[in-house]
Amino acid sequence: MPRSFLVRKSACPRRRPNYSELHDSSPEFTFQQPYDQAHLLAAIPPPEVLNPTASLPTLIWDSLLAPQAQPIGWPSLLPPEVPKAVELTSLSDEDSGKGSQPPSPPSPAPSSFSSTSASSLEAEGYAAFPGLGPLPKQLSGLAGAKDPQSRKAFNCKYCNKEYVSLGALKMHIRSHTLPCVCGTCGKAFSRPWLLQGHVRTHTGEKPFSCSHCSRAFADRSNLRAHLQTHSDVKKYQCKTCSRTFSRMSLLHKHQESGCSGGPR
DNA sequence: CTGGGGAGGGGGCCC
DNA sequence: GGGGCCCCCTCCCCA
Repeated sequence: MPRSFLVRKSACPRRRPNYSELHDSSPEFTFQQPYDQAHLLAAIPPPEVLNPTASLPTLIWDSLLAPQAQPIGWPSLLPPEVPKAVELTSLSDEDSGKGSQPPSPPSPAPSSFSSTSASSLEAEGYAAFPGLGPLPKQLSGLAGAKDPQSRKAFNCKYCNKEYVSLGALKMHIRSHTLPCVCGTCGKAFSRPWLLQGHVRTHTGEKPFSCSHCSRAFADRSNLRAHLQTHSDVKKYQCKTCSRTFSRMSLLHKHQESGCSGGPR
């Protein structure tokens, strides 16, 4: 089951934002000195600057989750001590996008969303989060909001995805507004740690080493995937032929190309 | 076609 | 309640 069960996603062609749009963005959102964490700035450009097409849905919601995809037992392959990555928490507050400050207009803090008044939420929330879609009817009227039977729903203005919590929506909106901008190439990211991972592509830093071979990776997830290659029994198994794969995508490919059915 | 690396996104958990 | 971190997943590309 996808971890994103909280969100109803619409079918979209691609997930990636249109980074090319960034090149046209105002210089005030770019930074000149890369590699220094102090410069992993979380610029907060208006969404329309970062991604004028933000209103376009950008997700493909995979309907491909193969019912046969089934993680099998996976003894931990992680080395006893995985090298600690660069201090992910060392971004300065003003730089890291900490606080998930919404992009753009100087406006009331997001905390204003905690207001229990739907009307004030709407008024203040929209100022702080341009990506917020129209308030659901349940929240537009206090009576509806108080109705335990009515499910609160928060819709993203950009893609109309529906979230069950405001926090989830706020996090999602960052994927549209992309407040964290790489000082080297101008790419923008929704979260500071994503930017940090990206910066490693510029620096070549690979803090995650494989304990089984000499390879190192910039990303922990990629190391984890790599560790699968050292395992005889991979994590994902085809129920038809019992063949195992290191990645779900490989299992999908295997099944889509027509599993022969026989064990390998 | 398959396997694997690189890069990135999303949501949950925990502090 | 918010933010950082982690895990899982996907896509692209290449050998």
